[in-house]
Amino acid sequence: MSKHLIPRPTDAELEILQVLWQRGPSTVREVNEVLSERREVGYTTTLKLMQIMVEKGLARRNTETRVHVYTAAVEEAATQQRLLDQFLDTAFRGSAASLIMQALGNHRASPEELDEIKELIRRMEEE
Amino acid sequence: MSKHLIPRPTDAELEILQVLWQRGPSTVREVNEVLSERREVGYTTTLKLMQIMVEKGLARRNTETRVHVYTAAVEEAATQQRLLDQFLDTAFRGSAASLIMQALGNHRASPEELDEIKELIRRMEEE
DNA sequence: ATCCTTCTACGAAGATTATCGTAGCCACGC
DNA sequence: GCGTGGCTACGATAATCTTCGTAGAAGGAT
Repeated sequence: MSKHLIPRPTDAELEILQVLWQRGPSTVREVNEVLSERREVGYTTTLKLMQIMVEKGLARRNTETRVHVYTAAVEEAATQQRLLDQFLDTAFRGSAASLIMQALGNHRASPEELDEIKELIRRMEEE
Repeated sequence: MSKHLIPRPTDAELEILQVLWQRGPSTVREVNEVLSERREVGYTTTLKLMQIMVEKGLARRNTETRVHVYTAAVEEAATQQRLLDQFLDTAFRGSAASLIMQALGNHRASPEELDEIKELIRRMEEE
């Protein structure tokens, strides 16, 4: 309701947000089907979560049609940034460099991605 | 007890692990004092959490002395890696590159740290 | 009209977390 | 010896999250 403070999404909510960000506006059934590809989850479970997300201000829905259509109400990049900030603090004591090193070291990044990162570093160094 | 599967630490547990990793073996009082610098937290709250952490296998304690001394039972780097993997999946759909870009873009890294990162990239590109 | 399917609404249960109060124990000082 | 202060043990609570059962409404098909 009150959009004055949108809370940090929980894990299950984030999973749903990912679907909404990727697919765009979606029905509960559509979201549930995407989630079901990965793990078993009841339809009403997804429904309830999405209803709660509307209450929290994380999603919006169009109730004009009989089958409600949900959209993400928070931006992907901004949400990621928020989560990243917190994660950095709790898991890496705020050291972005050591997080980056860990991430670089253990996850395959394509040459193109490495180029992108190098380019970003170059631009940062020019300031 | 059963060390067969050590669970992912919760936020509060992680906060305590950070203290144990930094200070080394510590008493409840010592940990609680570090935590208290940041926010108000009761002594028995910290005590209870640390006792639970022992049950879960996240920490060990020496009960020979009257005042128990706790140590982290999980390694910092390994734990960070685990948390990072999960975080990457839930928040960045597994894209390490986009996480790194976000982290680079919004958190000041020192020139030395940037050098370190560049060096790591260079080594990765040689393979 | 009636049945079947699909949807939403609602409530409730179970798990997990985080928090703290209280009780009891133990050592030290007086 | 006795009290006081600091420690551990334990239980209870409240909040939050996740899950799902059930009920009822809305269409469509026959």
